[in-house]
Amino acid sequence: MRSEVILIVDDEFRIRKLLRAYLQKAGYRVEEAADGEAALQCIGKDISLVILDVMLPKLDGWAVCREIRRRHDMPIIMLTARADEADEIHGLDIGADEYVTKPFRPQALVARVKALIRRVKPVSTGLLNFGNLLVNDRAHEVWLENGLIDLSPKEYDLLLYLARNTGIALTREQILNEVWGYDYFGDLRTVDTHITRLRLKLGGECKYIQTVRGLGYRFEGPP
Amino acid sequence: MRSEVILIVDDEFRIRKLLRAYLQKAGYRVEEAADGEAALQCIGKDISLVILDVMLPKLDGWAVCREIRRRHDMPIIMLTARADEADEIHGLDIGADEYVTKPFRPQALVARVKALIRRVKPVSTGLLNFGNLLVNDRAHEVWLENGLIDLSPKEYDLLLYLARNTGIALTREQILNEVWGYDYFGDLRTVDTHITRLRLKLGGECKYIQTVRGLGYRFEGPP
DNA sequence: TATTAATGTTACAACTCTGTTACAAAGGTT
DNA sequence: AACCTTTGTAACAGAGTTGTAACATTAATA
Repeated sequence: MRSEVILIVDDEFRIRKLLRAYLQKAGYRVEEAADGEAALQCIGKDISLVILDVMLPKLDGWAVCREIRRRHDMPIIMLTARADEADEIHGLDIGADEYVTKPFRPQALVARVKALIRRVKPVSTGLLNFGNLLVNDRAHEVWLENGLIDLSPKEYDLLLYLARNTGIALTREQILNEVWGYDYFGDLRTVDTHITRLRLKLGGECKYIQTVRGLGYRFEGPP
Repeated sequence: MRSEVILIVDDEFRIRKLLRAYLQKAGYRVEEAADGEAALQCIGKDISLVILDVMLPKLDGWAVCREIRRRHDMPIIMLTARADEADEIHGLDIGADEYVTKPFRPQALVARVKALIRRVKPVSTGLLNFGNLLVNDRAHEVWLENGLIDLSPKEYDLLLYLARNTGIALTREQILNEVWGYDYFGDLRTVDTHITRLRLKLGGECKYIQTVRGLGYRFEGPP
């Protein structure tokens, strides 16, 4: 069993069933979504590649593709009903990696999935995903509950450092050294203030940033 | 498949074959060496544990063991042909972790391999495991019976110091020096108070922290 | 058993640590 | 220049922590 999860987005049950069968035979795990909104809700999960039909209820494939692209660097294969529709999409340059025209041979689709996964895998995505929190360092963006949040430069650097050391208790000194730089000699309590501001922006209870009394702070992903 | 690699050093092909079969069945990967020099050349590779015969061509097992010890902190199980040879080695205190006398039951050897791997592995990860008690120093967390317990900074430092010196009787002075710092000059009985508080949080009988009357305290793992 | 020494336990006041807010300086933008 | 955002420090309150002393209990010794 491979570790990659493929998300199939199609409103036709028979198509999903067909694709699931072929992909699972090839060793992939499969998630399904029947409409555009369901698809976007799956993106928070650990998905490696998306197969996306253009014709979808609620939110069409183009919109879903754009939305995914804004937040993730994830391979997308779009399924189009007719060849001329595919051309149109090419022209729009939505950002999908492949376009496949229905009807298609499942084996051919699986081959493209393999190729895309192989190509993408070695690349470090620069994405840190924690439940409803996403730190996209490539884009320098932080998403919370599917909404972009606005952080000051220091807040961003601090969050990035914490998130990159998930589960590790860090002293104020470590944090100051890594985020402010080794040549910075300021008050240790400065860290506290920034932690407070970060917690505020990360919302209510903020389960992510834990206090380690007598030591410093620790970032925790979801359980 | 486990990730640990076991190195078997023995000049008898049949012994290597036998051990390989049992260890692979237990999920370990196996490397082989037929003489002492070949053994030392394998040490550069990512080996987790060595099973080492005493009688070897080119460089005998004792020399190999010493050489490994000079460079690595790696579990070593020595195989000796007769019991009296084993005694001799015990006396020499070469530094092996276990001595097994031929002929041996392969299952017993595999059990020792498992035990040693389990014991050594957490050290590198900052984890101290004692039955139902786990001290995770990276996260600065203490788990008891699968539940997180809340310790004050001093309690944590004290527990960590004790746990890192499992089985060793420590005087109040030693504890004060190591946990409170060499520049601290307070009442020795302060240690007692903190021990009490720790025992309370570690639950009822608290078999972990033993009193050594007239001396101090000793941390004990499970039997 | 009586005595003594050592350890366990509890209470509490002093202290430390953290969250928070306020504020002024610094830096950038219009 | 006026404005806004960001940033570091200081101050304060409240919660949590800590060391000591006093008393209780246990173990060793005579």
